[in-house]
Amino acid sequence: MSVRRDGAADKRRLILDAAIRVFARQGFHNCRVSDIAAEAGVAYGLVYHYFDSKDQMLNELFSERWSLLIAASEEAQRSGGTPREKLATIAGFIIDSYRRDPELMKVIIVEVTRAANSFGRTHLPEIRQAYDEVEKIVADGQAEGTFREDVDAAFASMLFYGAIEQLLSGWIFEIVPGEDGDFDRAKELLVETICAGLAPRPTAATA
Amino acid sequence: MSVRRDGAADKRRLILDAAIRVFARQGFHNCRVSDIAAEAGVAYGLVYHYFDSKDQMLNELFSERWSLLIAASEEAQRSGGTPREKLATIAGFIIDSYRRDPELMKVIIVEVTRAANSFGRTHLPEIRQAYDEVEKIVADGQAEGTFREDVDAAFASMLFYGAIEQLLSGWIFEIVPGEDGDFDRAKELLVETICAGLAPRPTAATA
Amino acid sequence: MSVRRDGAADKRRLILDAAIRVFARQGFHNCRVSDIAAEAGVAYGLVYHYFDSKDQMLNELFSERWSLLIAASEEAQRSGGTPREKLATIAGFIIDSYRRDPELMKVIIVEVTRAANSFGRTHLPEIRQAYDEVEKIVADGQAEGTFREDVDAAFASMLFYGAIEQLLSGWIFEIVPGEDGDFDRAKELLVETICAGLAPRPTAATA
Amino acid sequence: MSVRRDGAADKRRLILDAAIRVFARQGFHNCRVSDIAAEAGVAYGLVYHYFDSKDQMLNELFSERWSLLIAASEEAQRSGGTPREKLATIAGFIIDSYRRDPELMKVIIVEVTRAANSFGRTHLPEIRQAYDEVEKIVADGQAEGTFREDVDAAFASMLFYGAIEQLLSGWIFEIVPGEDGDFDRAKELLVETICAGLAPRPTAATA
DNA sequence: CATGAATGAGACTTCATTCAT
DNA sequence: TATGAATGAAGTCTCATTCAT
Repeated sequence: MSVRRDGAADKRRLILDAAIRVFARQGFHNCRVSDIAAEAGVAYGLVYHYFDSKDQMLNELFSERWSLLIAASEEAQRSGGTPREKLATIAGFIIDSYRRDPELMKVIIVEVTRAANSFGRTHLPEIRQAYDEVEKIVADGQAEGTFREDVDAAFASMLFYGAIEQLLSGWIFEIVPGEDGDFDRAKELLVETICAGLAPRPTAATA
Repeated sequence: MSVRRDGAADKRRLILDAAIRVFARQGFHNCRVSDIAAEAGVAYGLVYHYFDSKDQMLNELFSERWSLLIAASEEAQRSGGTPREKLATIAGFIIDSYRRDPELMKVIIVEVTRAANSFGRTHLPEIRQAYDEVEKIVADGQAEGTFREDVDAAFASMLFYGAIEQLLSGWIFEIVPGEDGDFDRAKELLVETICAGLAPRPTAATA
Repeated sequence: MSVRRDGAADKRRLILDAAIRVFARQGFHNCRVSDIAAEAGVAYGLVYHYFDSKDQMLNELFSERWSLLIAASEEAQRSGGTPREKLATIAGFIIDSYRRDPELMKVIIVEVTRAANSFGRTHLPEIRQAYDEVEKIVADGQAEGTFREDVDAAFASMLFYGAIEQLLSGWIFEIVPGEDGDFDRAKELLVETICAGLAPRPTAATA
Repeated sequence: MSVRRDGAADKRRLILDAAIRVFARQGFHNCRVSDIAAEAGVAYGLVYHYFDSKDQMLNELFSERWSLLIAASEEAQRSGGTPREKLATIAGFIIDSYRRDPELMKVIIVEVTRAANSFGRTHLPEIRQAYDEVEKIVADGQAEGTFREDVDAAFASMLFYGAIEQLLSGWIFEIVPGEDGDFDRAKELLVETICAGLAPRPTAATA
């Protein structure tokens, strides 16, 4: 009874994957459930056999992926690396997620993370959790003298996520080029710039 | 925009201001035209006397304000200041806008700037224009040696806007504190951090 | 009805009994076939192995029981008792049915007998048959002088069934108390009252 | 603003009256809102301009009429008449309601009063109130010696309403004849029969 | 200018029934 | 027999927009 045959499991995934494509292409609010069914090549009602609502599908897509980000963030935090390495791990995870599955990341960013009025509100706790991990990393960096102390760690976390999301948005909507494959370079630049921005002021040091 | 008798202009403005409050409170997609009419204290149909559609109201609210940002950006660019001063002017303009009219800025950011799938797409040219101004400032800074050259100027522009929007989002949704009045300090920190991040590498300089 | 192996017959009965409980609890229109399957502890599709439709289940539940009522009514009619004894037999049969299986009787009354627009229409012939038996009893009583003649026998039948159904409804929905066990007393009172109401007018007799 | 122009008031009534006809003809659960709109000759959406839901329409239809019944019952109770006169007033009110507007009464009885699982439950308090008035009348009659005391007044109330509803159902579904115009006679017979049934036992008196 | 009644397309969701295994 | 995935028709309600007054 509880053993799912492969076919069934596949269908659920099939629908979820179709939802990613449709949400990415048309936007959550601009697509109908029937679009998803059509994209998946299944009957309308089957979508509701596997999911309670259109909302639930997005919720699941988001949480599924976002939990990985949180896990990766926590692992980075636990690792013995430098703050910069930790930030690089997180940025790397996000950018890699985009590289592997740009449509899913588009959906996550556009429909959830940056949709503060709708799904962003629903998932605020999870989103905040990710921010908090970065905040902790920055705070640790401040404690050990790697980062300047006059920048609030929470503020720094906003900077980090703001920058990374904007960058991805730029790629997604082709405002900024970067499909080539220089994802790694972008990650490096991002981390480098943020860390440089957070570094203790050399002038202050000389003064 | 066009010349009208005061009475008429007032009503129009009245409705537009009501729309700001309603969009900010409920979100664009979560409010009805009747909510706006009720908020403005006018009859349902009058909204359609002054505006073609619900969309048009948001479009107008956005463009009205965004054009000021672009103008301010252009003026900053034309000014003889340092790149950092120019960026400070732009950041200052945005943060001041939020200080004076947080509801309007919430609407602009949440419903347009970060709604890449809907209104963000419509206003992409205007949005891009603002990004371009920052890009130019950064490029100028690079040309004159103030900023490091290995960071693409367009990339830097993303960083700048991403950070500032995320910061405002943090304030709007109370993810990050900062209502007190330390807006100016926030602006300073933001500009400082970004500019420090973009500064030529001191290590490289000494090497 | 038809001869089956025990195992099969059991499953069928199992489902039918589950249907009684579910129909009684949630109402026919407010339950899904899956609720019945779950209540019976069988797979969804098995219900359709034994029954053609959801409707058929209710039809069967009704007819199964109602035919007994008709049989009892006919037998009462054939018996050599007084009209009052005959009515008492019928009332007793109905009230006993409720005593033994209140859920089934609830379903029969609420979903069929009093659902004149839906199943009541379908089963009108059977329902009418039961009414007719009472009508005949009353007519006989009138012929022999036990009952007054100015009350139409069909009218009296309505009174009888209306009263008894309302009484049961009162019990079912706890509008009127009477779970204790005074079912027999209730039956007596009902029959007594109806018969007294149908008795030839004493005043008329003396006048 | 609050002054309703006649046209508007009429439209609302128009829809409500159409709902009566459609509910009566097809049954509440068997009709669509669009059927009502079509019957009223108005656009689909207008129904929702005046009513919150399909349910609300039935609720309103029921309460509108039922409150009159309760008022009439209370007035009867307050009047100085005999218990029998009081019951006659109530029975008369109900039968007159049917005579004047059989469709509405059909809806009220079939879809509310006898739909114990759905709307009957919702309106149970109102329905009970009507039963209570009859119960009081019977209790008064018992106190003054007009009615026998061994029949519970609540039980008698069930009898009364059960009989009257069944009678109307009989007319509605043409199980029993009675369109002719002998409504008054039916009322008389009903009251006479019930009161005779409730009268103190003459046999007991003589015995 | 002002009002709010009127329109109707559209989307989600439900669930009885069928079917492949 | 038994399972539960698959189908798709149907209906309620929403709400932007139009229109008559």
